[in-house]
Amino acid sequence: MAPNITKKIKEIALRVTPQRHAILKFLEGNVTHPSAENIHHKLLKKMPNISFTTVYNTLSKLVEAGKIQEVYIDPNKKRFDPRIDPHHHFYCKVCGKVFDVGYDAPFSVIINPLNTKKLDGHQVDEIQIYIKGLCKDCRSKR
Amino acid sequence: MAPNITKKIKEIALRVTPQRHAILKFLEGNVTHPSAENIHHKLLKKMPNISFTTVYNTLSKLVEAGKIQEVYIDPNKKRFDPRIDPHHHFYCKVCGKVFDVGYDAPFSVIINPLNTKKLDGHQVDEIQIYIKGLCKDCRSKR
DNA sequence: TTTTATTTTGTAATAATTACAAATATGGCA
DNA sequence: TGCCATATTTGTAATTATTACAAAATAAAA
Ligand SMILES: [Mn+2]
Ligand SMILES: [Mn+2]
Ligand SMILES: [Zn+2]
Ligand SMILES: [Zn+2]
Repeated sequence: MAPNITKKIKEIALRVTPQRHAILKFLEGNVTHPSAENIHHKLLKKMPNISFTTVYNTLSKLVEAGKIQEVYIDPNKKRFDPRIDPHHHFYCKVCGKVFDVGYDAPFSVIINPLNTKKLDGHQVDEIQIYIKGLCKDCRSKR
Repeated sequence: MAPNITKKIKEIALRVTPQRHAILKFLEGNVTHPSAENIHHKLLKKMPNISFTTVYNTLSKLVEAGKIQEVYIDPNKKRFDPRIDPHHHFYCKVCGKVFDVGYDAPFSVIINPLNTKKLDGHQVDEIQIYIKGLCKDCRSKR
């Protein structure tokens, strides 16, 4: 078991189980923004008994602890992202793929950092920019 | 029946039915971003037989025709918005209310209009900024 | 090794949305 | 105005994602 992943699990005061380890390892460096079902399906190959429920439970614990994030850009299901630094997302309406987009460049989205904590009297916790359209790959298939 | 609403239905080549009229009338000027269930529940008072399916069908036809928009900021369900001009949304994680936010002010979100059609080779159709946190009302109850 | 609390599993329940077909209503036309 | 073809509504059933639950298994502390 990779020690960095084991460490990450211990950091959030959870028991280190093969299932949790496998889920975190699968997500590490994964840029596809997989759904819970994607993750479960892939893990079944190496771990034929891992249950859907465990995948869901683990993912929500990881989200709660801030180790991964949920991305709500796909209208049909939650997608999960190991990247927790500020960035945004592009969703292809045809193939459903989700791509990362840098915070500013190359899209020139500028959020004034001075004002990001207050908005019409509301307390702002998160800002997500969701961009939808037709991805590069799907575009070239036309 | 209000003639402006009737006109809007005809514009999208649909038959004018009392159900469609009631749905559009309910949405007109509504700033609460109701869900399909909210809409159905309210309409039942005046129209005791209107079905869930009709509400869903009508809403998706209106979305398809660009007369209203779907807002995906609520992780549990679709919310509907009669405003189709560019603006963004704040979602209260406690009470679930959704508020409109102006495109630039007062939040100082600046999207460079020159670059909004291309992004890493992807074709951009929509940009939505979703802001989440604790709303004014919920904040004052703490 | 023993013990206990946590975790996993399998299954069932819930919630939102979509599919379908029979009954009904709309709008064009005689 | 009345008839008719087609679109729409309804009620119900199916689907999909997610959550709830309790018994069996396991991790980690003693
Ligand atoms: Mn991402
Ligand atoms: Mn709005
Ligand atoms: Zn695509
Ligand atoms: Zn609130």
